[in-house]
Amino acid sequence: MQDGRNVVAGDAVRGGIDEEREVLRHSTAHVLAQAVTDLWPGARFAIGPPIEDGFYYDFELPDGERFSDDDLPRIEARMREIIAEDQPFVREEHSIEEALAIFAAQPYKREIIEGVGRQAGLDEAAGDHDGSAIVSTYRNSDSFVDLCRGPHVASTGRLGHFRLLRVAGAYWRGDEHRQQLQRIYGTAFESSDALEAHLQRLAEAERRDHRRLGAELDLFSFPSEIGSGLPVFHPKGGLVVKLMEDASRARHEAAGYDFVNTPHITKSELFEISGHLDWFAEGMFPPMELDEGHRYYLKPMNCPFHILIYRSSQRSYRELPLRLFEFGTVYRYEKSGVVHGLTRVRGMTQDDAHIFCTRTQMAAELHDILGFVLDMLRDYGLDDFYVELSTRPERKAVGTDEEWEEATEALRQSALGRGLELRLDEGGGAFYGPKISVQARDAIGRTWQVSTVQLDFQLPQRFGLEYVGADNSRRRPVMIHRALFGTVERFLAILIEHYAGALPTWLAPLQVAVLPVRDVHETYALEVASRMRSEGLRVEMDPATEPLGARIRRHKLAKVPYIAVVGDEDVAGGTLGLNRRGADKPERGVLVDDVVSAVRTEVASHGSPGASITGRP
RNA sequence: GCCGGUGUGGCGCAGUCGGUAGCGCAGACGACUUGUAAUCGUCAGGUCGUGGGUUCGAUUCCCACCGCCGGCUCCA
Repeated sequence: MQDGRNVVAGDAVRGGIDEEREVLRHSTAHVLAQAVTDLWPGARFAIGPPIEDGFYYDFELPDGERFSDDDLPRIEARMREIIAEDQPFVREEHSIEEALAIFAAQPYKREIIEGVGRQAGLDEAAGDHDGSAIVSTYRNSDSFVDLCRGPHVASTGRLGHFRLLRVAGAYWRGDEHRQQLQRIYGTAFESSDALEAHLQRLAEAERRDHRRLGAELDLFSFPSEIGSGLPVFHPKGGLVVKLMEDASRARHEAAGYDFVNTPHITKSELFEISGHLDWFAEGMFPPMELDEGHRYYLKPMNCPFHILIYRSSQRSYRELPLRLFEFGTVYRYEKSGVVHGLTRVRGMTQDDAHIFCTRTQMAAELHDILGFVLDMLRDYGLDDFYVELSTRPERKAVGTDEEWEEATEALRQSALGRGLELRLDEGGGAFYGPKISVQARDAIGRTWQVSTVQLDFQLPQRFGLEYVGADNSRRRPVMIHRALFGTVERFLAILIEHYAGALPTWLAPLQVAVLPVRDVHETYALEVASRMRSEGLRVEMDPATEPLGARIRRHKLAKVPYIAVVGDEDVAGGTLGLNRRGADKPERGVLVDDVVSAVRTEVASHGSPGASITGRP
């Protein structure tokens, strides 16, 4: 798989209310700029657009001064004064020359104005403009005017339900070689209720943060002695990973994949042939010098290894499609500032497969892969998807037009054939082939890029892959890269956030905790636990060394699906008291067998503790 | 990599305007024997991220590096 990870995408749904919000957010951004220029005379301001959940504005303070988070309350206070003054947003129009004069002290604004002027010149040359370039400004006081296309609210008094959130660095025009500005992020809504609701959503996302839950649930950690972006999985996290991998292997076996294994390091030669050293070198760890100057690299991708397995013998069309699967651990040198929890790491394990097939098999294979992907994602409670189709990049691309057309069409048909919403990512493909990526929405509506399926025209050619066709001629196979989890690490992070740490029963490290009320019940508790264990449940007995309430609390915090309590009544009746995760009240007098069958049912269906076992309230 | 912030016992935090540190949880031990979200007590645990520098003296000030957090860039 070329790449299985990506950043969180926002929800892109837009409606009428969003247009209103854009206007008020944009207007609030103007007020922010005004407040900053009031507090730091001479501050330069760059751009301040509305964004998904709010707005930002980029600044450069005079004399190299910098904002810190502590400045936000002051700025907010000044913004509230401006809002209280109810200043009108007055639109004015100016020629390019006038505008350049107005913004004489604002180099970023001048650059934008000059850009508008240049574009107008081009349009004129193209004949679709009269050449009289005009820019608009919005003035809301004698001292503050901003270059802006608009529209804006009528006056600052219409604003007010906003919050400044953080200060961050940002490059001018997004170019890392240019001036780095400081960006202030904020959010704004039409009512305090809507603002509060949004702040609640932010708090909810924070509550679900896998880095925090991972530590609380004792799943994994990032020892600094090992290095940035290099996680270790603790016994509980390791168990969850094992369960995921077991389930994945079972599915792959059923779907006709072959299992392979490849090393973590290789001589440079392999990545010279594959081309990775030409176009991926900066994403790779530097080489180790061994054996008289041979350079060995940690692998950033598995594909070249799988290709060598393909090439290890002469292939017949009868062997195709050949599907080679591996949990392949790869290492990538991510820049220090981008490492993030389990979603952006430097060492990761991909559920990676490479499928070699004929061109005529390609469409059917893609169709099957997509079905395979969706089935697997549904195993993990992800059932709301859309698919992004990334097409040929404009600049460089290998492969013929016909190949691109055929492959892109095959990808499109595979998505449509599954009834999936398709979004086009024009020119977003890799130079070596188009791809589709499956985006899944989680429990709180965020979308994550998970699986990717990618056609590759380059590697079969570079490695000279062939198979012998029915007519005894040598042909080049088509190669499909695909990862379903993407990476195990990242997928686990998504699951933790999706389930807010309350993993479904089949993935829960501990499924049942058995708690004797007093130590005299311990023998019976052990019997219950051992009975459950013999039925394949993951169960532990927690002895009565502390009060029952304390033990219950500990297991509730650990999000254990079932907490069984056994006391006098249960010893007498061969039952237990059951505290199901998510239920407000415990059930008494439950039969052990009923718990066993409930857990087994949930494991089979990949569910979580559901309705009452006994049917009683 | 860049900008800003941050780093105090396993975890969450306090503190020292420069005179080598405290709390809660967790841990160990003891008592308590508990019917559904924290029983009580005792004890132990930190060269205050690392390395330099300033100083009579640095955890506190300065510099560099490392880690982490928020962004930018990147994410083939």
